[in-house]
Amino acid sequence: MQESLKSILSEAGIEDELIQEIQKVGISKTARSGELIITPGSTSMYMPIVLEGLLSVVRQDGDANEILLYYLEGGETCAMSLACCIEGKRNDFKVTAEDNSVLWMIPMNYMDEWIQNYRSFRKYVFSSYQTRFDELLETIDSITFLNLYDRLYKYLLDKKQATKSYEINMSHEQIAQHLNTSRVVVSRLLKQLENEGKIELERNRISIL
Amino acid sequence: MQESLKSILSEAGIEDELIQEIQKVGISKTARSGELIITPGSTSMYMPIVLEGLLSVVRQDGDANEILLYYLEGGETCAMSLACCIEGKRNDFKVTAEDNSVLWMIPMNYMDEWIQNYRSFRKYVFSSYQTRFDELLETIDSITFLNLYDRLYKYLLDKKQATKSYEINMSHEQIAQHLNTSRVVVSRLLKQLENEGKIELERNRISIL
DNA sequence: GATATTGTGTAACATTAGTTACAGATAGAG
DNA sequence: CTCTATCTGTAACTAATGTTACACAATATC
Repeated sequence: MQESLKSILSEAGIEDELIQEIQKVGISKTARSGELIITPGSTSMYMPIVLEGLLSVVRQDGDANEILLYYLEGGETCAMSLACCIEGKRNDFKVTAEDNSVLWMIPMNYMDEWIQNYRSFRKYVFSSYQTRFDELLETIDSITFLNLYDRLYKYLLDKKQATKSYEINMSHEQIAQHLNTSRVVVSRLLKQLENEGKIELERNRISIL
Repeated sequence: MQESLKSILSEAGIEDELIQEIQKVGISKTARSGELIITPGSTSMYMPIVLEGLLSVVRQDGDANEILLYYLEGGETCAMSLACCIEGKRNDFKVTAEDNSVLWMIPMNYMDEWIQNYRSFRKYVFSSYQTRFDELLETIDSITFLNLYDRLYKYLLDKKQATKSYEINMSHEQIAQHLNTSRVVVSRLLKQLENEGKIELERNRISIL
């Protein structure tokens, strides 16, 4: 675990001195697939870095409606937590483990100091921000410019990419929630995708062809 | 003009020394209402700070469809340009003057140095990022969770807020483009808003009541 | 194995949003 | 003032998405 943290940070260009500090003050956290990691309304004291697994970041309105914003894969971090914490604002999204995952939780109070002192860390944080920004824009593109059929297919392809597996183990209901639509609509469109030879459907499993 | 730059930056907590440098290396730029400031596909060499007026930041797909992401008001800056430039990526959005506006254009090559040397500037840039981030999320909320009627009404209220005027001088066609829908649909819903006593319609003008 | 729970397929219908077509109003150019 | 551009209103229709209802299949629980 310490190993994957080290290789991730050093890949990001962070010097050994800071890596050691991050190892010293952070704590590891494991999350089982499906586990809720950050709940809306909370004010997290930690910035999580994904060491292994996959997290989803989901936006909610006040009325149980949801939409997937993006995934966090190995090496990535939740820039929102950071901003949230620096400005002392409450989270208004939820983060869930999509697979069994391992995180490195860094206490927020070190952030400011490291950003100030380490150019490499600054760059890492900036770059994280930018990646998230780009992904939000892509999400907006999908919602705005695609019809639901294309959005759903893109969703499946994105998930395939994120999990590096052509098999997706989710119910139609779960997919519907990520796309903010209803189960019936998802079933209908999935069936259409199957009829067109793009996927194969089983209970709790979709195979991308 | 130098005056408003100075007061904006000093309000943002930036020290006189840096303000003077920003004044020295930047150039002022005026834009008439409706003028295109950043075109998609370009790689800007400048980060614009809005001194006066109002800019709109619009996302486009490859097919002439558009959607408004957010406005930039006095004192705000286009964090995307910054990221765009640091990472040498091309813009994939367009920025337009919504009113007659005055900008201060800072050459990108100073950015890195200032971010490194001035904590206040770092904070300014971070805070800009965060504000944009929040506004993107709000945009996603509107698109995802609101029907078009509510989205349109929110659009009008936001524009009222941004321009500090209860009169909006736009054609239905222009509004339709910002919302990625058609003129006919906008006319229909505006009429409904008028019938419900929320607005008043004239040619090229909408009054918020 | 019987029973309960969850997941999927599908039809019928409702609602929302998009499209086409056209008439008339308003403002600007000459 | 006349002609032209643009803007707005509205009807009629189409397409996309959401909703309700129900049958049946697969899995989990007892």
